[in-house]
Amino acid sequence: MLTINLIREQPSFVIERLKIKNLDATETVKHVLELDQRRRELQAESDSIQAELNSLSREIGAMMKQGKKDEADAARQGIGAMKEKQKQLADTLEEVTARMQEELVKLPNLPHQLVAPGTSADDNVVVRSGGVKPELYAGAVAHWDLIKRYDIIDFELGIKITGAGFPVYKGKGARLQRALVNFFLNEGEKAGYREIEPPIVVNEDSGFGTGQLPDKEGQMYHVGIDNLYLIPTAEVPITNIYRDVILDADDLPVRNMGYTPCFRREAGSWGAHVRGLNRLHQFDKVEIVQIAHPDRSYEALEEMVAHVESLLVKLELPYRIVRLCGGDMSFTSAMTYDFEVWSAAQQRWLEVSSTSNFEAFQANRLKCRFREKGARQTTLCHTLNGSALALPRIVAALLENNQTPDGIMIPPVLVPYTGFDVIS
RNA sequence: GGAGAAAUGGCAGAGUGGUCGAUUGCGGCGGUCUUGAAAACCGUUGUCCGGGCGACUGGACCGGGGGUUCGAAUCCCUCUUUCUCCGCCA
Repeated sequence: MLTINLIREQPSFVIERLKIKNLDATETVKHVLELDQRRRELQAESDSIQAELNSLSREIGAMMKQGKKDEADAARQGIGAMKEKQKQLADTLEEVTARMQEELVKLPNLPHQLVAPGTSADDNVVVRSGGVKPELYAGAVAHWDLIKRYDIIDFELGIKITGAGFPVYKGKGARLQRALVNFFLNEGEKAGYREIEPPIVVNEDSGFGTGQLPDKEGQMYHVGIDNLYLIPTAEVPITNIYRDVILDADDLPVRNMGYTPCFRREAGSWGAHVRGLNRLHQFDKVEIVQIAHPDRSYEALEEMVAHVESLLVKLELPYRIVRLCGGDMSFTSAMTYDFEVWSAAQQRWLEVSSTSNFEAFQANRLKCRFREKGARQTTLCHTLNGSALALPRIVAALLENNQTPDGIMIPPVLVPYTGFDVIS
């Protein structure tokens, strides 16, 4: 959520920036400003009547103490009408504030100056790439065939137990999952992240805090009986740790990470291109989250990007890093880098991480603030997060890229974690 | 799941209808003293929304929501959470 102050002070800047995200915000901004104006007028009026009521009450109190009951009764005359009027103003104020909030929530975050305009993934900018695309042998196949051949991941079994998109990992497949999670967490710890094991169901307030609710309700599994949501990413619980929190400037940046399963309904987005591990309803992911000082949040973003990149280098996967264009960025992001790995059998780039700076957009919803040493005022923090990393597509690429006629070779860095160096 | 008790500022803990945004202690911050530190002493110390260039000033907030009243931290209703006892249980 953008702050009302920004919109009030620089409405044309807001409109200009949002054009990068292909949005004409003119009407919404205008509407917000009108409601803001109205809101402030109403509050001024409501407050002044309330002030009068308060002072009358104090006077009546004083009279009662002195035993001047008649005077007190006289003072009570006319209070009813004032209360009525005040109530009406307060109700209208509440309504106008709610409407302003509704409008405000419709506006996406402003993209950073470096973000290119564009309408689709074709306009994204490749900022860096690394690794070598492997030459596969003649009989090489896609991962959905490999997992059957070696009996390591079982989609049919998942369908029987739960439904499509909930695979069962078996034997070395399960062990590979555990190895990757441990590898990612250990690397994260070395990079200064504190490990968190959060709840994987969250309440409505948390869903709102990180921006999943109210709009993206349909993308989360909902436990109706308790009104809780299964998390789509660890970002939700880990960032919400800082909801309604005022940090000291010295505490920044805060670096947290967590491994969780992630649940996504992905309603209506299935097709041939999402075969196998490419898209799932449940998957594992290690997420890194930073809460940063606004002056240093882009340093934090670069630091996170470097960390994610180092993971891909160590896994010896060919990758590229793209900076998303305005049209391809999420609603809440000010700048996003996507990491893609080359899937040799599918001959496609697969997105394995999305690392973003949300600036104050999420913090404004969360009310996550900090105080400069000695300062009286609080300032909104900047929040950032990134996958480091999401497992399924990493697994897909590892299986496909490292396949040989004799089995699938495990990258050396993972062998201490898996305890085996080949799946055969 | 059953029965009972409770929820107050960073923490502890007063306050049961009238200047209570809230006594006090601890902690924090500033100062005096000291070569420095501690101790002692003095002062200060919540958040949000308005108005004003500013000094300053109005309003709201005592778990959440609603109600009674001229006036609510205090009374009533409701929800949530915590604690104690019983039951069940990885």
